Amino acid sequence: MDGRLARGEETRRATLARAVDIATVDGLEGLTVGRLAGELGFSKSGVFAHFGSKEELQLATVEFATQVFIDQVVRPGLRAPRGVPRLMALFELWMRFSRERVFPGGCFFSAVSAEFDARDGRVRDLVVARNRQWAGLLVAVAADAVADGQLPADTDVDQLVFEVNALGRAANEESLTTRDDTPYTRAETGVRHRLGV
Amino acid sequence: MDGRLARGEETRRATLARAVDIATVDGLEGLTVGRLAGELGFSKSGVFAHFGSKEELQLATVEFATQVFIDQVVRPGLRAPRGVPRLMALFELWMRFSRERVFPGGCFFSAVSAEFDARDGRVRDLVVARNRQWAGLLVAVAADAVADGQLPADTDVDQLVFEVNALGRAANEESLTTRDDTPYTRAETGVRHRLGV
DNA sequence: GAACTATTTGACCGAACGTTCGTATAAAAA
DNA sequence: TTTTTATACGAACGTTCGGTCAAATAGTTC
Repeated sequence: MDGRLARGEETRRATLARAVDIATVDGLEGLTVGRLAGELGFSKSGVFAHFGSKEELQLATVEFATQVFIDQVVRPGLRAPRGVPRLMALFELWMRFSRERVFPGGCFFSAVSAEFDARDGRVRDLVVARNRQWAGLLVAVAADAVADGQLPADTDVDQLVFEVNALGRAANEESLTTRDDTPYTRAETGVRHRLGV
Repeated sequence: MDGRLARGEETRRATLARAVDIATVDGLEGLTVGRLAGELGFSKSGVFAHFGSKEELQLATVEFATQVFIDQVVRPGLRAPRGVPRLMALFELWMRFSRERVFPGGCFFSAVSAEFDARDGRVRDLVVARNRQWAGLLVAVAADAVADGQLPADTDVDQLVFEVNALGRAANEESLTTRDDTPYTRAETGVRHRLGV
């Protein structure tokens, strides 16, 4: 075990990186094996062999996006002081993640959960679970803020997190339709107002 | 010209009604001519002939959904007294429209704008235009509320409408993932808080 | 260098895709 | 009644879909 990736693992990683990019723009259904292979310069069967089925490719893509989100948003956000500062850090890192177009279609989970919201199956279940994890994290951080007296004792943290999430998602989506940055300003204004900072 | 629809217009209407249902669940790309024909008991070419291309079918589907939205949300909402009551009526009718699953996948425009947000083309342009019209309507109604002194004179109506829209969309999307009604309660709580009612 | 395993390829499958075409049928117009 | 027009059909087009498989290529181990 040296530091380098095994040969197959390397192409798998490159494949998923491209898959995430495609999925944020054209959805996890618009993500096709043939297109993926074409853009990567691989053969269709070569790409396919790494996953075994389209559904497994979709699931792996979701998990890959999850890791990127954890690396770029969750982990650095958790380094901020607990309570309101941590909540604000998580929100701002999320918005930066969307605004800087780490993925060309903005936030992966906004795009994909809207796509699979009304369906059934393993992909939907995974996306819903990841969304729940994110909301759960925000609720825990908000609860800390209440416990520490940074937010009023009667704060409804579920309501607060619902609103924070709503503003963040709306900023992501509206920035894609309007093609400018003002929605991010609006979302931050709304969240700051809600947190009293 | 008697009251009845021409024969072709009738099937066109039935086709679009089904198309909207499909699109809210599987998107405007998941909407295929073959599937549409199968579910309606028509031939593929018979359905296709009404639209001439897939893109035209998608555009017609968006316009059909627009009409339903106008009939069920906009028109009755505008009958409420101007200002805050009208804004609240529009919001609540929108939420009822989503909650009662007039379309099986909830709000058509939430689903479809998320799908086409990051793309190019005529369908995206039309969806964006319809979203703008809706936001513009809300802004005008909110401006009335400010002018009538129902909202503070320094109210940022664009900010207000951004937040109302964010909460409404989040309620629609989250009710689809959680599969219960509590998101609608949260959205209404948030909006009422913002409007001071 | 041989043997073995991991990786990638290219040729192929049946099904579904959007689309075109010629034709049948039924209502409306002449 | 004849002619025209609107409407729907069935068969087929080329393409792409997800998926399979044996053969070739590369890397590693002996």
